[in-house]
Amino acid sequence: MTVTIYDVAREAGVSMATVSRVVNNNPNVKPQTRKKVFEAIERLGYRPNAVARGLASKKTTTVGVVIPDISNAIFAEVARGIEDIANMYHYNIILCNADKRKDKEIRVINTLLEKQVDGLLFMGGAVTDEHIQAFNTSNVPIVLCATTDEKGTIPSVDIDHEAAAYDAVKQLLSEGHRRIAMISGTLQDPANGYARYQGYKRALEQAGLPVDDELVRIGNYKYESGMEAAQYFLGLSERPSAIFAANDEMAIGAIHAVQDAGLKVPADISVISVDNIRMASMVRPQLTTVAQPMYDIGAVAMRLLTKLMKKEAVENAKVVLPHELIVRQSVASV
Amino acid sequence: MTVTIYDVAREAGVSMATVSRVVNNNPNVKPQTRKKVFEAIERLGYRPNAVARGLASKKTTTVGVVIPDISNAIFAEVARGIEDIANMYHYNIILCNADKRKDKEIRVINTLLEKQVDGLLFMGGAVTDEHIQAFNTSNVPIVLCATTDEKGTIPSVDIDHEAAAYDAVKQLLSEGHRRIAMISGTLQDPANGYARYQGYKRALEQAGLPVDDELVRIGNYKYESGMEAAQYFLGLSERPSAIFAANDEMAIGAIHAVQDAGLKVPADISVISVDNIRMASMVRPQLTTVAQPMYDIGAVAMRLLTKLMKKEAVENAKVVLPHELIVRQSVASV
DNA sequence: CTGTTAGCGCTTTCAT
DNA sequence: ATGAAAGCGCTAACAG
Repeated sequence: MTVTIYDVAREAGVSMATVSRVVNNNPNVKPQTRKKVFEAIERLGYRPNAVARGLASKKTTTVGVVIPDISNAIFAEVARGIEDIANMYHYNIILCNADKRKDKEIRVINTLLEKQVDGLLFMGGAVTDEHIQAFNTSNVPIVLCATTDEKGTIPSVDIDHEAAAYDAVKQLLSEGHRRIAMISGTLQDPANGYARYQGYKRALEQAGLPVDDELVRIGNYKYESGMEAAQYFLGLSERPSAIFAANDEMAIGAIHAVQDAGLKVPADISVISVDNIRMASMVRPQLTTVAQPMYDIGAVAMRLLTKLMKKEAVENAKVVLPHELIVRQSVASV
Repeated sequence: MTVTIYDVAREAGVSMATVSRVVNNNPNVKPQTRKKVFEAIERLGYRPNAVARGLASKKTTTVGVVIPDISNAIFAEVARGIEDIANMYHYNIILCNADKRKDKEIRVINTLLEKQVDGLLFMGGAVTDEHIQAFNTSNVPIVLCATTDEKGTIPSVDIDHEAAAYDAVKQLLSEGHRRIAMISGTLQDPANGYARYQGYKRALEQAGLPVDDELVRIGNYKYESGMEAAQYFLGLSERPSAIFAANDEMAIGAIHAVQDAGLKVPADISVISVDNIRMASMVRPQLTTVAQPMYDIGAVAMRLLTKLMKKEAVENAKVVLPHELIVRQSVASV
């Protein structure tokens, strides 16, 4: 039925070892023999069995990627970065969606490990003790991607979310805003949601402004929750002059809520956020935001993982990539 | 180093076969024995090796999914549908991005086949003879997802793109529009781009309207190309009263180009398209579009594939799912 | 440069 | 209900 390396060997009149060498580009094969083998492969339509190879060599040239939410633009872009570098180093990728659910994340990590991936990339989301425990049962390298663990024990590539948020709010401040609301993500995630909130707080405090609970709403990073939060702010007796959203999608929701209420962005209310997804420049007004180098995060993380897999020395296993303010049209001075 | 089924067997004082039975939920094991084995597994931290299992059983419980572009909202949503059903049937997914490039698609198909996936889902894009040839070398089932082959020999799940486009243009017609432009995708893809163009043509012809080459621009499905096309239409001596875009993203680009030119949608120009990505309701005005059931396409395709993999009989291997006009605010009557 | 020979860790008859 | 043993298709010493 299926043609194996043994069939090829017979057809070419050589041993399996030689066929294996040819298939794996081992230079120790006479060109003529190589040719014979290739012809046999062609004739028989031989396709190497990666499973058998994996078992024999204890390497699968495959890395597992757990992605919290495949339909999230951020992660999709990070994944592109991962992909490109993986290709470059001849690794295949198993992308596993985890639905932003911790139990599924853990399950997926275990499945990936069972499949004997040579390394693991864990994207986004909070890294709990349970995660760390799952990671520890593995003897392949792991790098966190667009997230970090608090303990700082696991290699990771991320931006400084606190500083990114700080810079966004700072921009609002420098345009003269004093009453600045925030649409935050969950505060339960120290690496991301909480850090961005901390950045907001620090900027306000540093400017000598009070942190008013009334001006902070918790969203879920989705468009709709951005709208809701903005509607709430609009209903306040003394409404804010600017809104800082923890991510672009909520910011866009906020913009539309403001517009739907008959007000103008940025004339009446300024909006700024963090991420710089493609959509940020696909809305009117175009969104001013602090860009996160998503592609690079993926690329650098994958590069780091290749080093770890090859047991090369790495200087710095906690990479923090720079962020950058992108000024567009959603912020005006007051 | 790594603990194997043999270690567990020794620890539990049974044979490998028994451990294998326990791990695979084979009922032919005395409860007491089962318990002993589970304890040994726990104590040793045994994790089954899926590669070895795959080699021995010739099944990997893994299906390969080739996705043309992971950062495309449509495919991401289809992937969700695939994922959910795959989970339900205990299959794992290897998602492989193919960058919308044919050579990479072929390469990825081969890699997946080498990895001994139990089935293959091919998403989007044109299905050429080369694809079919690659498929034919495989002895696992394949289903096309959000695309079809012209020959109709490969199982597939898709919508009727021609009819969807027809319905969109028909809607414009029914609102009194007579000068209707189209922003098309590539005409090289018979399953999608060309089909949508054909739908546009049929609607016009049926209404007794000429198909004016001046009113058709080819884009690449991206926002920017939608903008460019719209700008071109705006520059025409006799500009169209409505634009039909082959997908939402180009439609949104068109809306913004119109707005940036100081005109209003839909007051001055109506815009309609096909897809209904999330963003369609995240723009102002919200986009009127013909919805494609993306999640369902993925789910149905995966379900079909499970049947094929289990060699169950399938009545209909060419599934066409219904589309639906979603009226929002981007079309006005003239 | 090429062949021989052990496994890799597991499933799966076939006995018992 | 359990065990023994033969592979699955390939790689990797080792020998020559």
